[in-house]
Amino acid sequence: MDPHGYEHLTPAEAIAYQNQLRQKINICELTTPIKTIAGADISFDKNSDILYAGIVVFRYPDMQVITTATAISHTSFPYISGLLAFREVPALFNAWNNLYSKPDILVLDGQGIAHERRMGIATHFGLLTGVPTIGSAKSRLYGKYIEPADKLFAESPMYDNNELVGIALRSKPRCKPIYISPGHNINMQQSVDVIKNCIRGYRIPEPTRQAHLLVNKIRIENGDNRTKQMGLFD
DNA sequence: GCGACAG
DNA sequence: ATCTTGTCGC
Repeated sequence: MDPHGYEHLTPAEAIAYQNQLRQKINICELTTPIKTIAGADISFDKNSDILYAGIVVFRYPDMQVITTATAISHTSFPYISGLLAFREVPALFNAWNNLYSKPDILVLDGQGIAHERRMGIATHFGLLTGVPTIGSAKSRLYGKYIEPADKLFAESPMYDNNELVGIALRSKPRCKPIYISPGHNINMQQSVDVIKNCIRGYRIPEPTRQAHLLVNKIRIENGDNRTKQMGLFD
């Protein structure tokens, strides 16, 4: 299904589609070398249906920025926990198609398989494009775990019963952990290792961190800030 | 019925 | 996610 058709789906239909897609998920060792890595993120104005998507590509593992791509899209699919992909993937896909050369792997702001149906946004985007993906979330959606030690790179497994679905990673001391899970075409261990290599002193790994800065910048540049502007007319 | 709930 | 300055803690 073309992602541009997502906005016409009902929540029930979106869930049915996730159950269809999950059968194609591939969690296994990535054997091709990683020479480039990218981060993707979305920004939007509180009371608007416009999404600002951005992708930043880096050379790996030195993390020097190579290029970026953005896209401004409209959406009508609301944010529903567990169905985030149906709201953000269309915009991210547009930004992706604006990239001249694709990265070897992509990090998304959200879950991979650490999801009730194993269909977090990173997994969804990986299945759509075929690119290996990793989910790096700032908060937990699914999976039980114990708090990792307050030490850099301390890890704690996240489970769905006996199934390992993610890793809570302390990316920075005295900060809440981040939640890592493979999206598609890569395994759990490699996902965590890659993210560790992308930590540069901040809680958020560089790919996603830079993508976040980029999308916020283009949102402001486009003046999509009705809250402030409306105040001028009161 | 109650608690949880990516961005 | 976004709205927002200063402020408590390491």
